[in-house]
Amino acid sequence: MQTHKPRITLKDIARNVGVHPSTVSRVLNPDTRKMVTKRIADRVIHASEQLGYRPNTFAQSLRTNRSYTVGVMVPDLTNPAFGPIIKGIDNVLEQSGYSVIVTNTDNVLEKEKRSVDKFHERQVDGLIIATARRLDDVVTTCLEEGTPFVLAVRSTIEKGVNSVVSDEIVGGQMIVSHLAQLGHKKIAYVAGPQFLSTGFERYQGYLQGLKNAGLELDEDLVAIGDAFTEEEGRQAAIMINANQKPFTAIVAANDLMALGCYDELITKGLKCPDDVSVVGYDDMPFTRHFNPPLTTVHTPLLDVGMQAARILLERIWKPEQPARALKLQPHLIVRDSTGTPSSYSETGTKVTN
Amino acid sequence: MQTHKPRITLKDIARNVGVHPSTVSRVLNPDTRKMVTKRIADRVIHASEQLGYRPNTFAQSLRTNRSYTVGVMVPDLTNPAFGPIIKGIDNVLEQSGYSVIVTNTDNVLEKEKRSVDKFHERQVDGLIIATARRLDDVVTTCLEEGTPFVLAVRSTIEKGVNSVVSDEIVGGQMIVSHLAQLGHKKIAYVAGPQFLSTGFERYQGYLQGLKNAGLELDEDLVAIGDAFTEEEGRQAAIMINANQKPFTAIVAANDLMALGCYDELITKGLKCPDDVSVVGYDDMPFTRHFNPPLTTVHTPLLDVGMQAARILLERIWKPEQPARALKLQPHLIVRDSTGTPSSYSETGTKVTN
DNA sequence: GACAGTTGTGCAAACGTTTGCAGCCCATTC
DNA sequence: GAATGGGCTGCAAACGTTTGCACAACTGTC
Repeated sequence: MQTHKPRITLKDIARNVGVHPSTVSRVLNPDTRKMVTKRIADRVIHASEQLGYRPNTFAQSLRTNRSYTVGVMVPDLTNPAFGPIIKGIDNVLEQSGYSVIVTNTDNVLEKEKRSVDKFHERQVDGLIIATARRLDDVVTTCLEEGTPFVLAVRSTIEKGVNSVVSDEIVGGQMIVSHLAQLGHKKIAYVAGPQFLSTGFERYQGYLQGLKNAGLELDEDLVAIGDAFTEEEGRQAAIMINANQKPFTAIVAANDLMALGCYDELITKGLKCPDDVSVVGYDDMPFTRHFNPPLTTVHTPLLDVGMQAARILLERIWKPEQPARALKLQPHLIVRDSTGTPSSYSETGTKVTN
Repeated sequence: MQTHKPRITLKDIARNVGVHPSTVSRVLNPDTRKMVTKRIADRVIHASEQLGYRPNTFAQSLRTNRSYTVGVMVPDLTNPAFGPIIKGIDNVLEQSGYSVIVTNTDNVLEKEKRSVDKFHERQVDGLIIATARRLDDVVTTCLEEGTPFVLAVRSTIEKGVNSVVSDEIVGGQMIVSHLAQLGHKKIAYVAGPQFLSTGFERYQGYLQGLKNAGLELDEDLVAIGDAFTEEEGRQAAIMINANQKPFTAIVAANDLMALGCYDELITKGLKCPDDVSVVGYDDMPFTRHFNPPLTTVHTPLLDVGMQAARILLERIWKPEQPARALKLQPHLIVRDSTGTPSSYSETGTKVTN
């Protein structure tokens, strides 16, 4: 921001008040203000306000090695789930004087590495990573280098890293339990990428849920998508349909994939929930407006962001603390996309492809 | 990012190669590389890679007064419309080596001022402002101070500022024209805040559209919301309903408000589009999945972000260029929320409140 | 072979802070 | 009244770059 007026510095204030720049510095820094006489301090403050002093953060950072900046990596900004997360992060960090640098990695490893490199260069004080794979080079290097960071939403398999995620396994179980209670027995699963904790654990939750309900796993009713997108959800649903096995419900690994399932059901002329129940995951904004309103697992996205930011601040302050892995409790939100199983699909007679 | 290993500096490389730090600097800076012998340059590059040199951006910025950082102000990160915009911005800026600092202002002036102050402090090279009011102090100060900036989505009334917006007036007209063609004559309007260009101009477009279609404005069919939110949309719809005037269509100032209208219609037992057609604006992600799929005006959000970023880069490079006000052409996307007017509402007999 | 011109490298200052250290002054104590 | 001590302030170095300037070495020319 090339301000045309010449920047005023500590020296200017010092000259104005008639003290040494270091004194001015001490006054303007809350931690050291008590070192200087109130009388002088007041004059310094007055002068600084009058002159419109703004500290030069570069000089500060250069000297102190603290940038008051944190980096946030998200996989896909067009996924509405990440808006609330970033908002949560921004909310708590800006209160502590930190700025948030956001980058979108589009789920490509190359970009993730570039981003984290860039963050390194900019010497961010910490990182919030929402792009982690279960096995993640980027994360392990951060770990080795002692960079304060916390994983949000997605965790890795290694222990001892800060993270705040929702309890995906429990969430997955809740869904199956809900469906089983409605009477569903043939429950298909549209899985997310298994190299992501969310994809993997939600699937594990599904499996566990089947077991809990005394249901058998039918592998023909499971398809795995390569990404948490509508399109991949649709493709997965298509694959499952192609297997010609009857089912009365599909649970999708996230809301976007559930939308893809909606599409596939429509093209097959199936109604939701009359013919097939559908469940999503995330409860991203506006799921209640979908057609039909989507039964899903609510993960407190804003909270995830806020907690991640809080933990990060803790780690920045005291890097040697043991890592905290926070698991937020999800809860099921039942809307209109789930109902009692139709007689049709139980017999499979109406399958139209 | 407090890396534990001692940071390697130009001096280290210089010592390693046996040259002066300034030479190293020249090699590593693309603009000055040609000044130094290829032989030495190669050795420097090799050494820098081997040692894993990372420039200290603070020192660089302190010296050059360039931060390679831009600030982005958005009003509400939970509004899915802003995800694509930020993504577009990030895409083009990161390619030029810029980092993006995002802040969420929640539409509160206080926060906007704090943000822009913070950006000032951090000496961002430029600003992208998506929070502008039609009369906006923040914008005028930026203008006075010569800060390179560009408005995105929302413009101000003053001329000579860089901006990239969609042609709201045309968009508003398109909607009315579409409805008129379907045969609607009583078209209600749920307006957005009139202190925002989007709210104001879309409404102007509506008025113009009525005129074009030879329809009379009925003020009882217009309500103005205080924010572009679902809730405000719903309140506005309630107010219009309370006027007991018949209407066959509601056009809302954006998609969120349209959703609010959906809610109100449901509570009144009205079906869309059978009883009342509804139109939104923005075509934010997933509008096609709403119930019913929402007819809306598509604004190329990703493009808005990308173009804004490009213009900003131009201005950063050549601050003295005349301002560019880019108007992207919107287009109407007809989905299932609009249809031919029902006989019921034309007579108003079925109004149930 | 001297000279001008070109090319490549080193020197040192500067960017604006922060902070350990030294020293001053004043108050307190014996 | 001298010695001790504590509270304030100034001094100067340091953080890691960039860049105008000076200067050395070399090229080519007459």
